[in-house]
Amino acid sequence: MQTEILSEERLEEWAEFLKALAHPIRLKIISVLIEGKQCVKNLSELLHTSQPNVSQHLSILRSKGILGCKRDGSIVCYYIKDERAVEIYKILSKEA
Amino acid sequence: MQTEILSEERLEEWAEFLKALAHPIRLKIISVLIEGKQCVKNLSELLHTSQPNVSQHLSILRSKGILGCKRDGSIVCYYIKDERAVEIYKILSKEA
DNA sequence: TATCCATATTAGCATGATATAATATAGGCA
DNA sequence: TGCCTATATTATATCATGCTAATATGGATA
Repeated sequence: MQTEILSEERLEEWAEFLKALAHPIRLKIISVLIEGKQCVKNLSELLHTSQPNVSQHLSILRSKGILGCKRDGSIVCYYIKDERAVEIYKILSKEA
Repeated sequence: MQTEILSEERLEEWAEFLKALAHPIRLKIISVLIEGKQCVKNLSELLHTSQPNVSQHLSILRSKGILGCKRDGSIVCYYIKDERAVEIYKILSKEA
């Protein structure tokens, strides 16, 4: 018998990870970033959402390690850091 | 150019699906049911959680089509209906 | 320094999710 | 029918989440 391979902390962590992805805007951010890195302003336009709102969602994804970002002058580019996000996105988009 | 393959409804649906999975207890339910179907009482014991609480979580998963159930006398057995849940669970458990 | 553009942060409010406790339904059996 | 076990539902209190509006930070350039 496996002595708790499935620890409570592990489950919590996975739930947090999924919760971070479980929002329409954040899923769309993933779908955009799969195509390549983007700055906040572009994301804001592509998502038809206000800049502060996008920043908040980006912050949530970044805090979970799903996204990374790199400052270039006054522009900040976001990219996907955790490939599990891509895998999950592909599972979702697979079926029709 | 793809004319909105990524519709808003689609994103909403995916988010709802992930949200249903994004809870430690519900993830553990998935992990148990991957091994085979189980009745509510067993799940309640395996998860160290009250019966009403388990029923509520099962209800959430069932309402999203992730689980199915079959009544046999007074016992109700739950099983995984949407294989995407298994795929996602495996992605999560893959690393370390 | 003053100003502009890009991004981040905060407060406030409205809404949604969660656990517990209590109660209801429903099947099996004496 | 009456009782027991298994499961579901409801109400409530609490806590988390999401959006908007306002404000702050920070780099670039004149």
